[in-house]
Amino acid sequence: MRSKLKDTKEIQASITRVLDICKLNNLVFTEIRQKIFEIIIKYKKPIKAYEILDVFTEVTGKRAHPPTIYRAIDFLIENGFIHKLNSINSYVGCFHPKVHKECYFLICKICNIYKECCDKNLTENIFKSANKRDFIVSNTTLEIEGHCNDCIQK
Amino acid sequence: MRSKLKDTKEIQASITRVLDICKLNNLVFTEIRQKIFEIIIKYKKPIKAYEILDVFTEVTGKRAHPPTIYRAIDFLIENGFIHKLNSINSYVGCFHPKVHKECYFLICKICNIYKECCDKNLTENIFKSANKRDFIVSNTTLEIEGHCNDCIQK
DNA sequence: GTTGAAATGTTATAACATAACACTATACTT
DNA sequence: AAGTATAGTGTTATGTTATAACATTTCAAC
Repeated sequence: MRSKLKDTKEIQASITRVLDICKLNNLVFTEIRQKIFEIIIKYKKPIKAYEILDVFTEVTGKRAHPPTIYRAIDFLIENGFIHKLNSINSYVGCFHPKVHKECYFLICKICNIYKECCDKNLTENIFKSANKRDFIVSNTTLEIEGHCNDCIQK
Repeated sequence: MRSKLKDTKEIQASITRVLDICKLNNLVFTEIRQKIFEIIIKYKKPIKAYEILDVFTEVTGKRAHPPTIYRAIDFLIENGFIHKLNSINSYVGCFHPKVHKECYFLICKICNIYKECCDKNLTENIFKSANKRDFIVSNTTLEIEGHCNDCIQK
């Protein structure tokens, strides 16, 4: 199970960044929250809540219950550290928290890898299109399923 | 419960249109599928699967089980007659099946009313943005939560 | 009329998520 | 330092959403 967790400089940077944001904003980044954030961000793919539960139980040795996971998830989403992909009931770490409010996701149907993307232009278009219809946007979900380049090649 | 179902010319037109599409394409639009389609499209708001189940049981007098509903939902989504709103696990009728593949949704957090929108420009942008990243789009989910004009006024 | 495929009926259970309440830790007050 | 309020966690139970698996029916095509 542990092998499913990757650990790169980028990931370490993300963790550091989140720690900083928490300090700066007086957010309580408890051990549980940190552990769960790490599991999500180190996982190679979008991870499901009960998968987090299993990994958490495994790496900490403590048997965890669903509310433990979901509470941490709530905290992490609220503060922009992770995202939920509604179309596949899974969670992914955010690689640029606080830089933007909105990003979108490419989800490969074959390999399940995802990419988190920012396209300022696109986001602006979405807002404009909604505003034209007298609608005030509070949050958006843009999830794109399809095939990534690697899987097309094969 | 029945009072939650509206019936307008627009809805009747939708039903007729779907019937035509089915005839044209040799799709079997059984009574169950038709009834469930009607429930979804006549409902004033996005409807949940188990709400469909209740309404179906009520209006037909037959006790239905979840698979009955989900099978019909699958059929209706496959053929573009309804959409699933992943962010709220609910279903809505499609008012322009076969006209487009992609549309997006405005969902009001206060009144739960939704609007199905087409913005060719926006759709194109999404495709372009994904293609730029070497990604072949098969389907997209764009759901925008916020406040509709009526609810802002209040 | 037989056959085969699609649709439906039925039971059970899987997968995803939260309510409710008890307990603990922390940090803030006086 | 004791009191107390708040946020966080532990735990049990249950609510909600969706599907697996297999039996039965329907109906068109041969």
